[in-house]
Amino acid sequence: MMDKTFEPAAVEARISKAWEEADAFKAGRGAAPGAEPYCIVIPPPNVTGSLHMGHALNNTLQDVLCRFERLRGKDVLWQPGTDHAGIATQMVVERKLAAENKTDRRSMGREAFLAEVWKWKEESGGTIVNQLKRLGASCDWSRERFTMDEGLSAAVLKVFVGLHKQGLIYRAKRLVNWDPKFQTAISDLEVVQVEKTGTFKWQRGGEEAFDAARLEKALAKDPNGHLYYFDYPIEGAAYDPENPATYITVATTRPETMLGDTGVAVHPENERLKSLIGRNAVLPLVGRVIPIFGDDYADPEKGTGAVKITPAHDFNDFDVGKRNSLRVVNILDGEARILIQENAEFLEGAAPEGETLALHGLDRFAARKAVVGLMAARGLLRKVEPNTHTVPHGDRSDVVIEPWLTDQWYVDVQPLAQRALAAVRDGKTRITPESWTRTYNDWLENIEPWCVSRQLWWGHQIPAWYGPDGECFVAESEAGAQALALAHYGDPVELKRDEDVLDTWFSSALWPFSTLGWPEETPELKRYYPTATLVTAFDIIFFWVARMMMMGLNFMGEVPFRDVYIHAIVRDEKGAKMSKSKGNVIDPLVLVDKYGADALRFTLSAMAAQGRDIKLATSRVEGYRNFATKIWNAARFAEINGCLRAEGFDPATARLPLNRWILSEAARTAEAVAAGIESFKFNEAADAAYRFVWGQFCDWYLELSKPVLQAEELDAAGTAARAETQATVAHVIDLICQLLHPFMPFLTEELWAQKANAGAPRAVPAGEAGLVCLTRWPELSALVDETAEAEIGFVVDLISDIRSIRSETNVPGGTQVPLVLVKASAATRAAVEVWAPMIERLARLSAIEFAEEAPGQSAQIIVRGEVAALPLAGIIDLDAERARLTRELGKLDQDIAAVDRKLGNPDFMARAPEEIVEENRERKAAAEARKLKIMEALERLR
RNA sequence: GGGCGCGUAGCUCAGCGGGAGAGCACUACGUUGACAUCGUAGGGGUCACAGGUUCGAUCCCUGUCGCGCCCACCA
Repeated sequence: MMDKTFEPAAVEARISKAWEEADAFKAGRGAAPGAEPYCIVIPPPNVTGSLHMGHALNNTLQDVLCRFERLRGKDVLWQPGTDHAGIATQMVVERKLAAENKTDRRSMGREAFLAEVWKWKEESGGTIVNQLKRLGASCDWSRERFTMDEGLSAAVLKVFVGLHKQGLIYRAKRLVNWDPKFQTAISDLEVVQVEKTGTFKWQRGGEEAFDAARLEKALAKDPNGHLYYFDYPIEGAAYDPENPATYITVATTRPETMLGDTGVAVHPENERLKSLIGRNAVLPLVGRVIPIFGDDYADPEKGTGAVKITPAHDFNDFDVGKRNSLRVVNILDGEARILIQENAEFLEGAAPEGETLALHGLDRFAARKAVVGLMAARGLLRKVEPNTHTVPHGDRSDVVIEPWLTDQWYVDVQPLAQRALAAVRDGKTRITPESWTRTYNDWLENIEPWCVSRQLWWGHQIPAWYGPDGECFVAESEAGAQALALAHYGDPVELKRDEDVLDTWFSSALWPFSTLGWPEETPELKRYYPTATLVTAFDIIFFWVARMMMMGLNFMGEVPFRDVYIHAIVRDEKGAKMSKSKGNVIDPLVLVDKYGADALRFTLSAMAAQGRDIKLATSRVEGYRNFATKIWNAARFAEINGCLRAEGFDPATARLPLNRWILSEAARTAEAVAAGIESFKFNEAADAAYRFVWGQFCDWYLELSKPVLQAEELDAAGTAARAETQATVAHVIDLICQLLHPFMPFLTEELWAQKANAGAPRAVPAGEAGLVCLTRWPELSALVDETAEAEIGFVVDLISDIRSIRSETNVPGGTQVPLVLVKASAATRAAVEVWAPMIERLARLSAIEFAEEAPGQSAQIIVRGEVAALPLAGIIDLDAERARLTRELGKLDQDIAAVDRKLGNPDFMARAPEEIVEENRERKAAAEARKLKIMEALERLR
């Protein structure tokens, strides 16, 4: 006897174990020889992370695809693994060390720190994998990989050296996005722009004097968001604020960078200022003499028309400085503190005042305040105004990024990008929804060199070694580098390895082939590359998708995947992106515990419409938990009513229209589910399955089958009908297990197991483990039967209409009334006689009779052209009934008039497609026929 | 400054050139019945607004308003 409800917690654990013991998800498991390969590589979650809603959605959709394709007989490999997540993981471990009052990373040293990280990885690395298993992810867990495992590290070395040999990887001294908190370079993609607006406003010569305390208060809220105007005196002229020939005014949002100014740019055509070109300014506070020069960069319309140039601390200024041969004066250390004393390049040619030298060691924001104060004290601060502008922040650190001059490794991605663009343009990889193609193209078309070195310890150390003179040797091993060095120097020398590690996304970019064994030529690599589908969220199209395309094409000579499906992002209730740093993550495991993994999976699938973000409503999860219960109880019903699989039962030979009908609907549903999944319309697939199971199978089929299944006495025909119905119920429940399996793997697997011995053995593939996940997707198209659909359709409509009229006329639910069919056609009469027990039961009728005239005082309904009367003398209000019919008549008249307008419109008749015209004709005919019947019914009530 | 998306029932969302849909919520009735995690019936929407294209527009085009996101070096 089955339990009364489906208990996900107990079942999920048991089923997971069964899958594991059966090796159910091993690559190619159960696939016929020669089966088409189907591979998905998982977007590797952070190894020390835990499952969030985005993972739940992402992996549910992948699992739906994998389970579906497995059912369809493909050779499926869902390749799992985790990412070492350089910055994120190093950050977590550093924080952990601090919390435990252990020595920090730097005093601990690289080796000891890495040991700590590995320890942490071993401790917490299994969490996310176990959570994925709880979700039901059918990965081939025996093939789990990690971006820093031996094989993948070998792939990273090989790719780095390969790109270097291609001349696509190089070391250069440039401005980079420097994160002062983590003290590492980061790539453009890891910088997020944050809009800032200040509040402080002041003008020289205005009503009040400059109040440093008030500015300080404003900056305490946010140091950003102001524009400051400074006067720089012209060399050799006595500064006079009333005389524009004695100074040049510049505007800046970053006052402290003035310490590094090495020029002032003016547009060559600037009528107001061009006379100053060729003169020099004396940089206040510093005493550096800097040229005023002409450059197009200075827009006469912006700011003051003159731009202070700080080549060492601004990307634009760096370029301007380069083409105008300006000095590059760095004024910040790695933690973004002011660096003045013992700073030779700063002091050279400058005569800084003592107060300026005292800025040394100040944090950049403290220095900003101090510089403004000093400038104000000297009467050189002209104006401060609130200014809305974007400020770059580190996506992990959330601190303001500094452009900083350092040596870093870059990948020249431009040639690779061209191939990645071409592959999508030529359809070798399709992006769904297609609109993301534009985003992909725009980025690749404007791609900048990728800064791949990081001043971190956790990651793949860069395979580059330096000789005593700084000469660099890139090789996969130190021995290799030694060999190169020997060839270069002629003598053995001591080499020192580059201390930096690679951007995490460098190894992620290799994921589709590195996990399959590359650079070894493994059978898996040969069989599963290119992979079939990549399922991911749009926020990593650049970080990951585009880079996999580039690396795959470069090293495999072939795209990494045929399809990219971009799904929505699950947002928090305010519509904000969920992120660990914001702490607004909803834990999907909580929902799994409460409602079951199947309910969560079904919810996410049903909400995964293309092109829209998901704001999760838990009421939906609850609703689909109820759906699971509903299915469970349908299976209990089958058990109670002896619905066992029959030996040799062939659904194609079922005789009863009721059975033929549900099989027909099942066939249409299988088609709809398959079509939905194939086109990545997961919501349509889930919807089709839902409507079939609840709306057709439970609501109608099981209800209509009760008279047959539960009759007290049966003749020979009745016995045969019951046997066929029992067999059909059992068969359809098996089908439901298969159709729903991709979405609700636990429930369907459990039901499949519970029903294993319910009657004759199933026709499952030989030698299988008795698991529904290893069966074959049913081929049902031959079962579509429009005749049965029409017949049952009539019965369903009749019952529905009787129920409506009973309800509308307030017939008490318990009251049984007779039904009279008026002038029924012979066919209807025959059908109704067959269906009488079911109609009587579901519509609560005492009897069904046939007559040539409707009895007096009856409510009358028209069902598919047939007139049915409910004699309700004494029960119904005849006036109300007349009013009801009159209302319906009015509505029909409106409909007819609307259709008439169309049919009477020559343009419509001439231009609308024939089938639409025909449809309208039929609609009019049907409405007029119905109108006639209603009028007759009204006549009878007179 | 560019680009993308969204405004449909009280809420969360489907649909998207030919008569407005789902789940939840709501109202009424119903429980020795597979299921109250249920059943039956019902109420509820000028499909943001304004133009245009079309025989026909919630759906296509343009614009406006509102919301969100992505990209960008604006002093």
